[in-house]
Amino acid sequence: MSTFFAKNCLFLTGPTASGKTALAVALARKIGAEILSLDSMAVYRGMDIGTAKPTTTERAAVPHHLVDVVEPNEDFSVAEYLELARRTAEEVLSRGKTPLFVGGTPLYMKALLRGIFDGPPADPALRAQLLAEAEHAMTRGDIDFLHRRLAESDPATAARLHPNDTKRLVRALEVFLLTGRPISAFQTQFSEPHEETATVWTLDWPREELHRRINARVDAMFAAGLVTEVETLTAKYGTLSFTARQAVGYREVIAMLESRETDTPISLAETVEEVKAHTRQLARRQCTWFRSLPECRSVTVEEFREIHGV
RNA sequence: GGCCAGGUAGCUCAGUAGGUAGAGCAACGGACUGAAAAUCCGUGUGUCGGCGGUUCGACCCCGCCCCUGGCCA
Repeated sequence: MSTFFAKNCLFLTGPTASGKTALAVALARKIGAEILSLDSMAVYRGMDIGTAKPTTTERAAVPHHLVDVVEPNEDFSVAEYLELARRTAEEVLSRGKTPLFVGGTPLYMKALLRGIFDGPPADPALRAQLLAEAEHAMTRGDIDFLHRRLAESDPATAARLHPNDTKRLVRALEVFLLTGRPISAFQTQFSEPHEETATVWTLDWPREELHRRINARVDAMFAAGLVTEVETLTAKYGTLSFTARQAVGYREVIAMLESRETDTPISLAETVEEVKAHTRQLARRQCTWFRSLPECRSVTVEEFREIHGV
């Protein structure tokens, strides 16, 4: 999948609650750019409060893309995102506007910058079968069944993955079983030499301050009706899709609501604290990505404003 | 004021015939190619409430004091 278009795009990222959205709108207005959301959870319709989507005012001020593109009971993936993003960016460019990617999903960003391999999509039935086999092996005390099995067909990938890394082991086996070729033969995009064609402006905060912002924002989300939003979504869709229900804020509230049917109900206060902790952990993992990507250029909000005159 | 229980990591708590202590959660670092706000790996960060005493050695035993909760006045 070509990522040629990325060199004509702008990128603004940073950990959750770092203030990306407001800056992006200001910059887009100034230079006449259109915003493409770079966010794995803002794609779901109706999941508004917990994903901190841009407000209607912000969306009216600047065209926003890649927000509300799938139903929350549908699955989504990085490959689908990349395809949508490529198409949308090319449309924006063809109108003579600049695509401005804004968001905090580093894997999606890396896929935009380097591409991902063109392989078979997820096969839920096959995954379920592999997991069932692994679970059965576990009952015999065989704790690294998947890892040994992968080592037979793809020793290179097996050597790279930890025996407990079930998700990646399953994916690697899935690709081998569906194509007859090891996933290591496909996954070359990230290690190939590449031109650093894009600058990724990366908002940086002292960790302690970022934690204060995260805690305050989570409180604000609950005050704005996050619990009601989840109740409305589950009433409308039943259960959310596997990918949508993983979103921080949603999975904890879902667990709280489900626990009311049990004899160990989870309190609202506990739920709020869990959401805060999980959001802080998300921010830390995002920062790990930014440190590892050479395209990322760390700036404070003030520096970004000064550099771009916004 | 008296009696009882307790005071150990940021939080909740465990623990030691007396040999300077460990779990969960949090925190911190790393990995990451079709689940990625997911998942996985790694790291203990501590005047063991305070001051004295006994002891080669005290978080543990003794005394006094401080704090918290409960019961009785």
